[in-house]
Amino acid sequence: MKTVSARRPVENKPAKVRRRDREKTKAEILQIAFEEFAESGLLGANADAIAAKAGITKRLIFYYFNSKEELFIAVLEMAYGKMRLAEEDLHLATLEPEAAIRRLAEFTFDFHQANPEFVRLVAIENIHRGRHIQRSEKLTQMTRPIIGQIERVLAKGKSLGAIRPEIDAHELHVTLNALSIFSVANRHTFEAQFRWDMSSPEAKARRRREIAEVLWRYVRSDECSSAADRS
Amino acid sequence: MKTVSARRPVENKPAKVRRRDREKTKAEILQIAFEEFAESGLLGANADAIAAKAGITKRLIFYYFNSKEELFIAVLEMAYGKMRLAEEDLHLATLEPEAAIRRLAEFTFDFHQANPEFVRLVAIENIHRGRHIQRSEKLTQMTRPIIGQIERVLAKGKSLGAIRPEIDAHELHVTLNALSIFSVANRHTFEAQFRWDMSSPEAKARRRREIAEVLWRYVRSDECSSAADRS
DNA sequence: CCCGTAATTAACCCATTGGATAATTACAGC
DNA sequence: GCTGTAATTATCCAATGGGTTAATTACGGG
Repeated sequence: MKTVSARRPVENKPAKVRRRDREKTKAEILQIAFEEFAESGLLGANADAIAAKAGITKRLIFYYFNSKEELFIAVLEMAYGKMRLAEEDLHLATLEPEAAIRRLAEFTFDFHQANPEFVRLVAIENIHRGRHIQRSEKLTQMTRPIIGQIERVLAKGKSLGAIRPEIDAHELHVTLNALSIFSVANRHTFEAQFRWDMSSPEAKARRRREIAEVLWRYVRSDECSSAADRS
Repeated sequence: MKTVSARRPVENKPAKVRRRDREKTKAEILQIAFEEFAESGLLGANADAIAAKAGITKRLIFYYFNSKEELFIAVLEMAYGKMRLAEEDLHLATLEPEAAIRRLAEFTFDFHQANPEFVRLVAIENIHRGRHIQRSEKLTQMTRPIIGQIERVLAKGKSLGAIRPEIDAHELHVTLNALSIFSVANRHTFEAQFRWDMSSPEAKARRRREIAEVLWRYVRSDECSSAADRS
């Protein structure tokens, strides 16, 4: 006895269903949502727009992800997951201390430059006080192994006397991320204030060198070590 | 002959008007709007809420500032203006190079820590790709004299041989701001990822020292200069 | 071939919210 | 005191946009 009144869709077009693949559909929604959230923020992103760009119905978004916020969390999880994957390709163990530190700096810088949407997403999540990242079990449990890599580099460098013993892996990681993320995240207000280009290839290259330099000079031990040739 | 129909407000309460001070009212709106925008972003901030908190009618907001976006621009102008004022209190000229650099670092750090709403506002404006700061004549013309101060410190330091000649004032400023802003702006995602406190007085004090250290080691000349006593 | 279930669609709902219209009130200058 | 004007209020409007209801369609297993 559910009965009767049920709304009838228009009866002319049978509306062919495009495909029938749960995982693929979810992945597509996630990708488009990632772009939308990174572009417009949590509030600015529009479910209708996401649906349109993904070529599906809005209802489908809520079918797979129950709400906008849960979709946002899923997007965060995906984005952070990708970063972690990238970090695994960093093999710092084999390098000498200075080379390892510079490589770490350049890798981080390159990653942020190549993934400005990711940086934007992180900024947006911070505007929301990290409320979603906290709610995500995946993300709170996903301890980032990058710290382990840094610790190993530091340990080696310290034992060789090339790196100051008081350097802390966490502090180093914060320092590097601050320098690297800033070039992407605060580009616009900085460029507006100083009419100073941060986006051209030359400016980026210079900044890249500068960050590696800052980092190395920060960690190296005081005994006037090799400044290496930075052409 | 506009005539007749005009909507009549309810006729029981004469609705006493609170005050009649253009500048004061505008200033109050600006202050509340600053808080709201910093808290909730451009889209999240609510005109009704601003009006309620300011104890006025929403219409008044649009009377003084024509639209939400213009209000946001006015808020940005005010916020940046305050920062510039604060920067003027920095007297670096009298200090020796190392002291000047450390003082600059600590001042910047303290300012951002003391004004997280400002940092949030800047982050929000960057999410909007600096579109408002660009539109504001006040802000695009407001060249920040802080660069001048930094240049003078560097010049003095270079002539004394204490600071490397290749250090650039702009790059230094970017570096310092990156380090300083990050501690406020990206606090939440970082804390969530590493379960690592960045908010306690101890953590802040440590970070403050660290940043000064990074900056000084970055600019000082290579001849193993005094590491000074950082107790 | 049939049928249950899961994927997908169409259409609707309604709270929120920038912004607008127009009345009202205070206040300064004559 | 009168009056023009600026400050302020009450009320309304239309669009936007999350989220929902229910119909429809594909598809795999018996």
